[in-house]
Parts: sequence; C-alpha cells; structure tokens
Amino acid sequence: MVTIQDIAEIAGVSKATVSRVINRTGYVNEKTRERVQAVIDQYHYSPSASAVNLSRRETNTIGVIVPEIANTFFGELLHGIGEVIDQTDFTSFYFDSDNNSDKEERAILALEQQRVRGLLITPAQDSDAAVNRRLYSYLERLNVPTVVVDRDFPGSKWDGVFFENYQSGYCAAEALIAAGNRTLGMITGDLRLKIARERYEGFLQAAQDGGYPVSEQHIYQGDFTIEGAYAAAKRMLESDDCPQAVLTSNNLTSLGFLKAVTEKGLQIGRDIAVIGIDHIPELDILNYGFSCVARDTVQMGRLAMQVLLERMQNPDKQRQICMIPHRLILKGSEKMDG
Amino acid sequence: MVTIQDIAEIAGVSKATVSRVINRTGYVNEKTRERVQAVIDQYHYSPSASAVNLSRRETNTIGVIVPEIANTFFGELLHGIGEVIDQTDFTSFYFDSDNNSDKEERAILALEQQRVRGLLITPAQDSDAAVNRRLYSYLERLNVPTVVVDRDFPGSKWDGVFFENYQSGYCAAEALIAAGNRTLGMITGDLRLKIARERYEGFLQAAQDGGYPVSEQHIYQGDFTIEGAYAAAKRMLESDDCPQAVLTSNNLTSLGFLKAVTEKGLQIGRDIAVIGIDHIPELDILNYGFSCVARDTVQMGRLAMQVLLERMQNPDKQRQICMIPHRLILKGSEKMDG
DNA sequence: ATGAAAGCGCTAACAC
DNA sequence: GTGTTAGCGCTTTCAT
Repeated sequence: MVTIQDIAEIAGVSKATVSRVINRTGYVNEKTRERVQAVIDQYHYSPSASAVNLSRRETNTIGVIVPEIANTFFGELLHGIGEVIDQTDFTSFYFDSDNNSDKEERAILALEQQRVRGLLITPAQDSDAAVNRRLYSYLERLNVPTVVVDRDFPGSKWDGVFFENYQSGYCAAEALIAAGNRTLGMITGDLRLKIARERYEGFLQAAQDGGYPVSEQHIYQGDFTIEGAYAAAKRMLESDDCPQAVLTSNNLTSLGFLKAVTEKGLQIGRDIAVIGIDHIPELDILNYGFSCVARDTVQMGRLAMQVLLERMQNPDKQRQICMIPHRLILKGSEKMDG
Repeated sequence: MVTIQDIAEIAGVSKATVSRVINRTGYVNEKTRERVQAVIDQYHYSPSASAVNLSRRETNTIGVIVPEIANTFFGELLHGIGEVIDQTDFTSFYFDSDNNSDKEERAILALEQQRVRGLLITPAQDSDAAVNRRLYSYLERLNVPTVVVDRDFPGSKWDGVFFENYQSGYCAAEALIAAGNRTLGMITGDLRLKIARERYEGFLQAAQDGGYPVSEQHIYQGDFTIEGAYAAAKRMLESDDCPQAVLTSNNLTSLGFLKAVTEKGLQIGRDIAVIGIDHIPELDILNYGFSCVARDTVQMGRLAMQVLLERMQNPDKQRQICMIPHRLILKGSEKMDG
C-alpha cells in the first residue's frame, strides 16, 4: 500500500507538502502542486482514513441506526438521509437494530469506537423504562450531536424529527365520522411505543369530540407487523360486534387488516370502512380505493439530516423538534358506500 | 476522551497490559486483569477504531454498495447481509449508488480510504463498456475480496451471487403457453442490463421451443421502473395487436403494468394473462391472483455475505458463482380464465 | 507476567 | 513556499 511518505519521496518533496496538495491547505507552488498531483494520480494514492482521522483527532462520519432496514418506510428514510449527506463531506455508517435494544446498544458502542461526529437514530423501542435509561446513558456517553427520528423516547433531550401522530389519529377519526360511520374501532400498533399510543389517543379523542366515542371492545391490539394485525383483524371481523369503521395504525397493520378482510371475502368501503396510517403505493396502483393518512418519508430523512447538520454547526442552540405534516388522502374506503 | 494511556496510568500498569486485557491476547495475571477491567468499565473506555486499525494495519470493516436502498428488493438483501455480518466481528459500510456510476465510483474510493477488507456490490449498470472498464479497474485497484451480487457485469472476474434470470424468463413463457396462451409479449427491463437481457432471451427461447415464437411487435421496452413500465404497458394495451399474455420483468415493472391495466378497467387473468418476475407480497395479501417467478432475496443476501467470508478466508480458491433458484408461483393470472 | 519502545500513516505547528 | 518534527492512540515485538 503506497503511503504519503512514498509519494513525497517520489515527488522529491516532504510529506507536509503532499498533505498540503491533498487537502488544498496552506501555500504550495503551482509547479510542485502539479508534480505532486501527477505522482498521486500515477500511483493511485489513497490516504488512509484511519491515519487521517487519528491525526486530525476527528472523523467525518455520522452514524445512522434504524430498526428495520427491510421495511420500505426506513428504506425511504435512508434515501432521504443519503441525499443530504451526499452534499457534504461526511460519510455514513448504517446500522440495523432489528427492533432489538441489545443490537441497538452494540451499534452505539461500535459508532463510539468509530468516533462518529453525529448520530441519527430511530430507537428500537421506547417503553421499557430500564432500557430507556440505558439508551439515554449510552447516548449521553456517546456525546455527539444526535437527532431522534420517527420514534421519540421518554426522557430524550435530543433534537427530534417526528410524524404528527396524535393529529393523524385525530383526523382519521374525524374523517370516518364525517363519512357517516357511527361505531369506530382501531387496530393499534404496539402500544408500548409512544407513536402507537399517540395515534390511539388522537383517535379516541376525535371520536369523543365528534360525539361517537369508541367503545373498548372495538379496540384491537396489534404490534405494527402484518401478522399481528392480521390476527387482530380476524378476531374483529369474526366478532358479532364488529365496528363499522376502522383505523389501522401503520403500513404493515393495514396490510394485515386487508389480508383478513380479503380472506373473509369482504370488501373495504362496502362491508367495512377503513383509513390507514401510511400511504401504500401498491394499493393506489391497483386503484384499490384505500384511504390513508400519508406523510413524506423521504422528506423526513432529508430533514433529519439537515437538523443534525445544524446541530453540529451550532451545538448550543435550543433543542429542536420538527414535525412532519400529515396529509389525509380519501379514496373511498372511509365510507360504506365508497 | 479517555485513552489507553489514561487507563494504564490509573490502573498502575503499562499500555501493553491494558491492550492485552482488551484483546484477550497474551498472558496477564488474573488479578491485574480484573483491576484493569474495572478501570476500563468505570471510565467507559472505548478504544479508537482509527488507532486500532492504523496500528493493526488492517480494519474489520466490509463495504456494501447497492443501487437503490429504497427498493424493497435491496432492503431485504441488506437484511440478509446484516444477519450474517452480525455473527462475525466485522462491521459494515453501506453505500447507495442511486443507480449512478459516478456515485458508485466515489463510493469505491471512499471504501478504499476506509481500507475495507471486503466488498459486496451490485453494479449501478453493466452496459456501457467504458464505464464497465472503469468499474473493473476500480475494483482491481481496491484489491479486496469482492462478491458481485444480483447484477453481473461483463468482464468481471469476481465471485458472484445471482438470480437464475434466463431460466426465470424461460419458465414463465413455458407456463404461459401451458396455460393456453398463444401470442406472448413482454415488457422488458432496461435491456442494457444483462439481467434484463437474460430474462428476455429465456422468454424468447421458451416461446420458440414451445411452438409459439414471440413476434417483435409484442416486445415493449421498459427500464425496471414503475413509470417506464407503465408507459410501455399503456402503449401495449392501446395497440390493436395486443398479446394475450405478458411477462413483466421485475417487481417495479409488474406494478407499472398493473397500473396501466387497472386504469384501462381491465383485469388480469380475464382480459390479459400475465406472469411477473419477483414476488410482490402486497398482491398476495389482496388475494389478487398474480402469478410470478419468485426468489428468496434475504437468502441471496445471506449467501452473498457467506461467499465473501469464504473468499476472505481463502483468497486463492477458484472463482465461485452461485445461483439463487427461482420458484414459479401460479395464482391464476397466467391464464385467461384465471 | 509485564514493560519499553518502535511504528502504523497522517496532520499541523513551527521554523526557515 | 517548504521542510522538520512532534504527536494522534493504539499493537506488537523484544527484553526482562
């Protein structure tokens, strides 16, 4: 492996000069510049990141931890993040925590050893108080600019970029009532997650405010997975007290619900009304008439990265919490004659 | 930031001993071991990866370059890769080339500076000869164990893990003919990509072998995107010589096709027969009856990483090309009375 | 079983 | 403008 020293000797200058031409720093005669550059090109010299980082006492990497990379949602999020990173000199380390707090902690430790300059994280969970405290202390120890994305966790003191969860639940219930439904139900997400509870609470509140409070037996607990939602939906549809209209809590919940509905030979917007949180492109393509509360995930990624960059530039600014607006998209499934 | 030197002083030993404790290498008295470990824990000492790498003259990172992280396909691939990596001591650097060869080259250069030990790459393209030569020379210069995934490129000399593309096209055409269709058509992928051409050629050959050769006007060129496929499908459906049965070249092509079909008020398995390459879970959930040629993407990721590990252990072994088997799944859309 | 010391490849004063 | 030099935080001989 050719080193800066080799280049220096071949070009007949000192390491310092080579360093200067690489980094475009300090003065260097145009002639020597060209000569050194020629040698660099000829030998395809590539500076060792480890050596540079060690010498500079600082890296140019930022870490990203997401809970499930195979979920479209986070795929889009990473895409947005990447777009912004590409315009900077930073490179990124991605980790998949697999919705597992242990893996998450190991990821943070790995990022600590990498001496990342900043962190973007969607916590694996936010409910177990002990785990939360651990996450808090891990992040505090890591001690770099950090932005929490999509899922906040209790006690967080870091910047955040979130979805309007409460309002999403609220406006879904409003829309269902406005469409003429009177008995509302919901398949929740994992209620140990705050984003699930917020959606749930917004939904309840709007139903109450609208004059058609949700009765307890119309609440079915899911867990943000297709399987969990499917099981819940099945129980709901088979009960003899099935609500007229339902809110499904995220993209996977909607799919689980639709699976059960389809299996029973039912049809949304005819046999049962539904609004889902998260847009599911495939359904639109089939003109399936699925109403939803959508958000711009790619934009969420972009924004999160921008917030991180700002925080890095100005560590002392006040804590910043950004909300990504939601958009109600009605396609017919919200009403029974859809 | 606390360093190994600090730990050494506090524990009253030398850096060497601390290093031995950290790396479980060489002899160290149990008493001192415990004492040192206590100090490490107390101060939350985290060794600098840069320093370790520099000192060891070697990193423990492997690089991964995918062309579109927001595509489910690659999300699942990364998941499979991650599963295997997690069982090793390696950490990974992911890059998204965004189907752009320039970004791809920059990614390789970045990985070179990181001194990655191995590389998993799905090339951004494989058709432009000049770009291919550049990719070849970049990889050669990088000079680490490398596995090319999903898309091979001409002239590659590296290990590879691929899908049975030719056979996929072939068996799809066979199935369409067996289902009674006589005029076959296809919406291709970007034919500059080899994987697209292979699927195309397999399809043509099977049609020929089956006695119902494909006529040229039934070939519509797409580009592996929803939009491209949609435009192609629209032209097809509006032509007065529309084939009875169609093969769509990947998940996004299928979706573009279905969009056009839906828009025209048509129905697959009734107005037009179709088989798609790639499984689309959402369609099964809706019981949409979409026949496809499926493969196990997660498994592909696992396998690719395993092949890389083998290559790293044994750099001199013969070049290894693995094929991921395909699975024909018939759900009705392959025949007109589906 | 432990320590001293050299060195990994670079950057950044500081001197000239 | 350019070179000298002292680190950066580790690992790894080689002594002892």
